[in-house]
Amino acid sequence: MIHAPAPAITAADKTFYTLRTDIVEGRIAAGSKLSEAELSTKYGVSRAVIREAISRLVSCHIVERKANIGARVVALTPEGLIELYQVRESLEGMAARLAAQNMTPAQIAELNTLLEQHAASVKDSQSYYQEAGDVDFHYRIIIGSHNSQLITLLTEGIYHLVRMYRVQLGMAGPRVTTAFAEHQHIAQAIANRDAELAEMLMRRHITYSRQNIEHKLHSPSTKLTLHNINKESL
Amino acid sequence: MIHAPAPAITAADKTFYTLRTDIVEGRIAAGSKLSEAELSTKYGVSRAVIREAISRLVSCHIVERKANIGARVVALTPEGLIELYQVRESLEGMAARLAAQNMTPAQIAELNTLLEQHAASVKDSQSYYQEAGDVDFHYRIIIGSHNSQLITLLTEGIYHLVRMYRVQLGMAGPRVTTAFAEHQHIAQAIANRDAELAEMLMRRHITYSRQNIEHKLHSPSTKLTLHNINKESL
DNA sequence: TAGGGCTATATTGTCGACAATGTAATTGAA
DNA sequence: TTCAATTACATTGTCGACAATATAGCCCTA
Repeated sequence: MIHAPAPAITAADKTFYTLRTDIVEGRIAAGSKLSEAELSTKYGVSRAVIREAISRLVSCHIVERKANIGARVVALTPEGLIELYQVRESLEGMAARLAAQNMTPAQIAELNTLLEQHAASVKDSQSYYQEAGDVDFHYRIIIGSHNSQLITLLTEGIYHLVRMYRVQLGMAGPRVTTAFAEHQHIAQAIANRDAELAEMLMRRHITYSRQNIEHKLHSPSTKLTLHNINKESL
Repeated sequence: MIHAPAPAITAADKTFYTLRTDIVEGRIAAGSKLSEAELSTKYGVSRAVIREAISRLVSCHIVERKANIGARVVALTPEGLIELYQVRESLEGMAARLAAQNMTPAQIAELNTLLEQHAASVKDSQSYYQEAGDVDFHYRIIIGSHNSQLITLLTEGIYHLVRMYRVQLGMAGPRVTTAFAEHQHIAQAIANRDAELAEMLMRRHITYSRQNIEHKLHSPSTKLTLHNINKESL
């Protein structure tokens, strides 16, 4: 495989990864302010390193910064989620199209192997494998596009934001077997080198997923959750 | 209008904008190394400011950086151009779709006004208005999508790279009247609130544009140009 | 002469201090 | 009491110096 996540070399690298994880997993609250001095002592590095890490988080759209005022973790809003999924639909649709054109036979075989493993998991209804499995599937198609722009935008930008919403809204849940069937159809289209169809199926797949989340979002329980998150913003 | 380009406040802001322009316009060669010390003296600011500016260029995909080694301006390659246009097709297609859904009547009116001005220009064949006019048209549709993720990705990321290719390959040229007719059809679809069609037309429009550039790229004269650019990489 | 290891040099990464800006508290006057 | 101005404080932006890493040149050996 051509692609591998860049290893952490400098202190700024490590701090960046640590901070990103802490934010995505919610240990640092959405909407909260990032004080450079505070983080500096907390992570035991100089402010320069923190600033570098924050800058990178800004370029991931996970953090927003205003000159002379400071940086804040982005707020999780229904509108933001929808915008994110619209971009995802667009880019991953293209990724599927390109994957159908460019994936090597070996990559296609690996993709099918992955799906077989998932099939077994779904039977046993190991709901854990779900999340990771879903990410795995999408990841392989993104890589399979062989378009480095696309790969970077998705794996280093959008996906962490998506995960942030998922984790903090507790979207581990349903759509298990349904989504699996959709995955199979997409993989089939790719194996057939049907770019047109692969794109269309992927776009639908993501649209469904979005609607599913929107549904959860409008139900009273999670609405409360989101409200609570935003209250920590001060 | 909701959107305005962020003004330069800090020294790092100004340096970032200056550097970006210098790179896009080719005053700093594609593929060349960016020495922090050198730029520091050249622009009369500290290395910290230069580092900050370079970091932002990295997040625009205009510059690549390796740990402990340094930063280089990206190389302009045929493959890179194609990848860029594939992403553009995907994102601007989605932008057109969303614009058809979300543009305000006022924005649609402004878009039509713009096209009328272009119509006049095309008659007089003022080829200058071309470049800027084309950018203007696309820019308004992007803004009209009312999707901030999309807006940021395109206007702060991809568009500067596109312009870099255009400027340095000397793509001011043709496709004048043809492209104008395509613009009119897209605007029409948006005015009709036909999201499906708007997306399709925009994607075709960009595909044509890509093919046009690819054609230029494979012709002997420009191929030489690109080769020369890459020779300055050392 | 070719190759490997060592030294010297240049470049990037990190740090602490200072300057500039924004924010909150305090004081004074109407 | 309320509002405005001013002062004091906290936070971010910028700087120069030092540490860590990579590159180039040199010497030595086979």
